[in-house]
Amino acid sequence: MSRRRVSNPLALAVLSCLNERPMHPYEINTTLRRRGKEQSIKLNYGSLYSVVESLQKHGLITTRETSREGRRPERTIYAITPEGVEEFEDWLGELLSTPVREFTSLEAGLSLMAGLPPDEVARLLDQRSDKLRIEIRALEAAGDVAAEFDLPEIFSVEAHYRHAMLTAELAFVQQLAERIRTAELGGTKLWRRMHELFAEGTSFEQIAADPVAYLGEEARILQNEQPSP
Amino acid sequence: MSRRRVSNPLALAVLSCLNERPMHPYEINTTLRRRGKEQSIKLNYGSLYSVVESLQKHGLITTRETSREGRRPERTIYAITPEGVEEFEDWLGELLSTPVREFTSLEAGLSLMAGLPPDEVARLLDQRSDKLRIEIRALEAAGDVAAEFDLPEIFSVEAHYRHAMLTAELAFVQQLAERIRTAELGGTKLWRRMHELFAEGTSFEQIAADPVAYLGEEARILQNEQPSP
DNA sequence: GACCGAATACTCCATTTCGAGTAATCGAGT
DNA sequence: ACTCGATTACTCGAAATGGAGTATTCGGTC
Repeated sequence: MSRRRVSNPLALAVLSCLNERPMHPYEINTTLRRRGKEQSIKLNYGSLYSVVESLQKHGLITTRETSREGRRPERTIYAITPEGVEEFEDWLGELLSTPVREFTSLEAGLSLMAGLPPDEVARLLDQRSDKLRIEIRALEAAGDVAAEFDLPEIFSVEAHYRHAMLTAELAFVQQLAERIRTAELGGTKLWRRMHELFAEGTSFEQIAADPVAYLGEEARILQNEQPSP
Repeated sequence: MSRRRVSNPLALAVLSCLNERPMHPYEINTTLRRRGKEQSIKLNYGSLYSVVESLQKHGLITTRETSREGRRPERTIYAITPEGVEEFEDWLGELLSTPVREFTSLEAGLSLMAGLPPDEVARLLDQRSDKLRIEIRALEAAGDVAAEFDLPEIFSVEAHYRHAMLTAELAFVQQLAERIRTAELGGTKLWRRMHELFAEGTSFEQIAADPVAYLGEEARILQNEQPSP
């Protein structure tokens, strides 16, 4: 069980809205989208309604009134409770103050990249760099538009953060591709030789049985598997 | 429906192992852990077994043999199929070449940070900086150990990537805290005044009804809600 | 040789998540 | 007056996730 009674970040966004004033779930949805928060917090209907229900079950919000207009579906308006306010402040404080291990897709890819030959990885990383540059430019353009509307920076810190992260990723990816191509990255020769052997039809198991014979002195470390770093 | 028949990154890790040689699920588990991949790819039993089953159902792996030793649970050994190899290469290529929107907890926190008063946010960000520095040092220490064992860099690129990202995050967070304190961050005065009013008991709804009266000229933008940036 | 903790190898199932589907209403044009 | 796409407001169930629980065996030690 997670530390929070409701652990989906969307629940925090819900509390944040209800901290302003009572709303019904669909209004929370439109409010968050209007403010562009769905870029930073995963928001889909299924989760929204189940998260609201769960918040209510745990006493962090209460139903204020239910109304219906014509034959449209019933609308239930929710309000935040004092416990909800406390949870909101505590949770938001935790998000800001405490880094958590996140599993990103690039990290997964990098951790398995030895499964593809070095030249191909370098080429793929170049492609990524191109796409990253496009994304970065798009973010900058959006920032310029916001500035023109005199929208204070505080309403888009998330975007600035994303910009910083994308820029750092681009720098890393570019440098990595370069270091693979120049074999400056430790182990690249081993890696290249390995895929040359695969291309010739040698199996992984054959190589693993006697790495030094196939790959040279550098492969001594593979003898009894890498220790966990 | 997602583009991949099996979309959990753990499935890619499973394919990566079986690409070396046939294994049973628990052996995949220990192999990945021994190599420290569980730091980069979420790995728990429930997911492992259901992912393996799903991969088999889709023809990406096949059962090679089932054996049992004594009265221990049965072990089913799986092998990768040609379609599995293709999926592995294609998927890994996509992970490396194509950035995807990720929802990080800091980004969620930043997007809602206006819900806490500026001084507190600055303090929380300082706390985060301290913890980030500790994590960064731990990563560097692990890297030194790996270097001492002559473990080539290629086996821990993920860690280098994480290091780069943490460093960038630290720089951003430090700078943001500073810019909040100096009110250099656009909108900080508005934000501060807002929480002063809350502390005095003014409600959000009162302020929202006539922001300029409460917050001054700078609040004109709030009149009919921010456009999505 | 009996005992204990660690490792082996899963199983099970309560939650959670996701997004397609539904159904009514509004508003802008023809 | 009508039609057609957008918006409003949610429902539903299949699939994924997470992690506690189970049952056996091994390796050391008192």
